[in-house]
Amino acid sequence: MNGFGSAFLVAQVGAHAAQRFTERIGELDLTPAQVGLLRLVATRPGQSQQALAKQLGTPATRLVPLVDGLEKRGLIERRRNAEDRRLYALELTAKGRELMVGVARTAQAHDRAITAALTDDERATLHELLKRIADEQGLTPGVHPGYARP
Amino acid sequence: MNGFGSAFLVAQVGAHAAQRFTERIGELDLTPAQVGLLRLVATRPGQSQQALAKQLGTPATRLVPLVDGLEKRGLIERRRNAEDRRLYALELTAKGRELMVGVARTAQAHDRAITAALTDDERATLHELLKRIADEQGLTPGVHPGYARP
DNA sequence: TATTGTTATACTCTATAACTATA
DNA sequence: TATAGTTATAGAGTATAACAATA
Repeated sequence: MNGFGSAFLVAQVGAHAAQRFTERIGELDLTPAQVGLLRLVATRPGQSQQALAKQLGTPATRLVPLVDGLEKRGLIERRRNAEDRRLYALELTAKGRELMVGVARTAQAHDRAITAALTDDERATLHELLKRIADEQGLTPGVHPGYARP
Repeated sequence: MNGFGSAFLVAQVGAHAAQRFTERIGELDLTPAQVGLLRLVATRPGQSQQALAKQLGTPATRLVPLVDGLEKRGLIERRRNAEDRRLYALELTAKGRELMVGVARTAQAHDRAITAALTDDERATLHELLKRIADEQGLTPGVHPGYARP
């Protein structure tokens, strides 16, 4: 064994990045799972909780407390679907959309911090290589497999 | 938002790689945490549990059941330190060393599978860029921050 | 009868702190 | 008294399955 393989390195750096992101986003009083949900509702509003759960690859029961918390803080809204009243249609509130600006800013700062060791060219190269791996491995853009923990 | 930043991509691909590794290593009836400990004991034998816990960044209490399991399977050995009998000195058994060969094979296959989308040159580039990030971020070689879960 | 959302229960896992033994 | 290892306890978090409302 020379050192550690690329797969281990990706996992190591990835876990570190996730940890740091958790800290940063915690300053906005959010968890990564909440950010993931907010991001999904922001880009594709009006979906039911079941649909969202499927896209996130998480059991539907976990969305309930997640949505509860965001709703209580006035970031997200449960609208009843008039056509099928079993379904909710989740939407961001104005306050929620406002918060997403801060989330985007945080994500950008996080990105720069993690890749601080690289030049712009190298950053682009890294991004491209990782994107190729992600595609080949069948990963859904924007969905973190380790959504699990709060 | 154009797409997703490199930091997110690393975290996403990293979590996926960790997940796949967990599955693979499960075929040897091992968890990632066990592999991490075995690897550490293999490279630096004779250390106490406290010392190992410190290097893994985990509370010492978590090492107890971890070592218990490996000891029961005859992979690891708790030797009493003659000079200070409070301390154990952890060593791999012959069976443990044998198993590590299989672990190394598994890790290599895993590595190739994860980076299947890349050429050899690209693989090397990815490895170098990630290594630079890992060093700059102060990560300890071979230690996974997300050691947590079994 | 099937489906959406919710609740309840059981289970896993972790960590804090108390305990034993050696020093 | 201080440290290594262990055990016990309590807490957080998840998921499986039962439940209510609507279709």
